[in-house]
Amino acid sequence: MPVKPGATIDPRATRARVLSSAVQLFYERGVHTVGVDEIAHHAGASKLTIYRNFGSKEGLVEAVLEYRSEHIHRWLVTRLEGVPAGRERVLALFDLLTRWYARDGYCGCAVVNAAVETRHLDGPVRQLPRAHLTRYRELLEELLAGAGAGRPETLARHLLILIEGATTITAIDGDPAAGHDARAAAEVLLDAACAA
Amino acid sequence: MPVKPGATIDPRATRARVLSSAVQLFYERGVHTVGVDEIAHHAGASKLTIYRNFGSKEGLVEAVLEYRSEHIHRWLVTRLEGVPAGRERVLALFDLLTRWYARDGYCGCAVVNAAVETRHLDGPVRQLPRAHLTRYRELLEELLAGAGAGRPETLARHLLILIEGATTITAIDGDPAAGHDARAAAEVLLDAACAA
DNA sequence: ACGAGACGGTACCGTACAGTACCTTCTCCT
DNA sequence: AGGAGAAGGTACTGTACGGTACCGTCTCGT
Repeated sequence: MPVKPGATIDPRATRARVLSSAVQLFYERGVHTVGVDEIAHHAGASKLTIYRNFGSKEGLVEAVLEYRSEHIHRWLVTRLEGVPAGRERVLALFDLLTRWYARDGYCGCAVVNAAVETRHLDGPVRQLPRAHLTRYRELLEELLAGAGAGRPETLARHLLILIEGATTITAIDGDPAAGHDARAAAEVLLDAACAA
Repeated sequence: MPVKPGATIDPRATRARVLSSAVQLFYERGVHTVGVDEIAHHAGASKLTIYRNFGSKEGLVEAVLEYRSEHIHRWLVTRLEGVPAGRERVLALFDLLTRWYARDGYCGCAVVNAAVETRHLDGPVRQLPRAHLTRYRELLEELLAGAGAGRPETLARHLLILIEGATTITAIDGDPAAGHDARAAAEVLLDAACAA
């Protein structure tokens, strides 16, 4: 059964299937411990299809990071739209993160993990995480400007440190308490920035 | 030349040489991308010596993590002894970290990196990083109790989040600014805890 | 209806890895 | 003096990986 008997051929769907499998497997077990064969098998695709679509394993990793970074950002923005702008919206971000930490199978941020797993300094696998952090900081800055905090770009950097710290710590000790801690610390920083 | 011509045989020195090479190579390039052969060659040892001393590659990784965790902890304690106890000593910790971030070849905390690289949930490669964080938190708690901060165990968790966040962010974007940011945020949290 | 393109399956290549076996040489301790 | 132990060198096994080649089959546009 070469092509998959009853389904219409759709290059974009095939690509998406491979990408989705790669996202899941890379996240669960790491970029270096998952082989292309396994991704192909998991996606019900052939290796050749992967190489036709992504060029190389590194190309696939790159696509996964792009996808995840975009997905996370859109997820946050969408969810925060339902919360009144201001201080409340900033704290809602931390609540979202805390809920994420409690999800089954949580093991950190895929983008950051991939950066840590790949020491190689050049290449998109290192540049994309940098861009990811930058975009994250810009989102925080917007939220903080909406909350009327003083020096929003400084506070944004501080809050991002809290976020990444809680993300990493929760991934290591498995206890989502760090989410609540990060939120509490963020409140203190917010209070100080609004009082000044 | 089987044993190394002019040197006295010292099992502990050989073990230390292997361990030192493993520490360096694992840190530079990651646990999964460095092979046992390369470590043996770098240490001027044979693979068999490695397996005699550490049992397996995982055993070597475990020994490396233990060594690094211990080393980091002792380094911090020793350096902080020279600083007067209290608020100043807490902030001195952040100064030490900032200096560490600026060091050439810095790419995060070896213990945390290994935990991130190894998703496998059981095994010492995951337990040791957990213990590492716990010990870190206890150290912070001591420092904070010495500074007369209210709720030192809560504040210790908050400061650890800042530390790990700055450690990760610096490893990704290469800019040691996160160290200064973490220190500034810690000051705010300290002020709030001492005022309360 | 027919060719082009997308696709899966299988097999393959070269390399690299973790781990083991065997032998030789050196240094200690008794 | 001589054995025990520590060590390095070489070679090996089995496996797994990234990547490629080839073939047969399916669907779609024209």
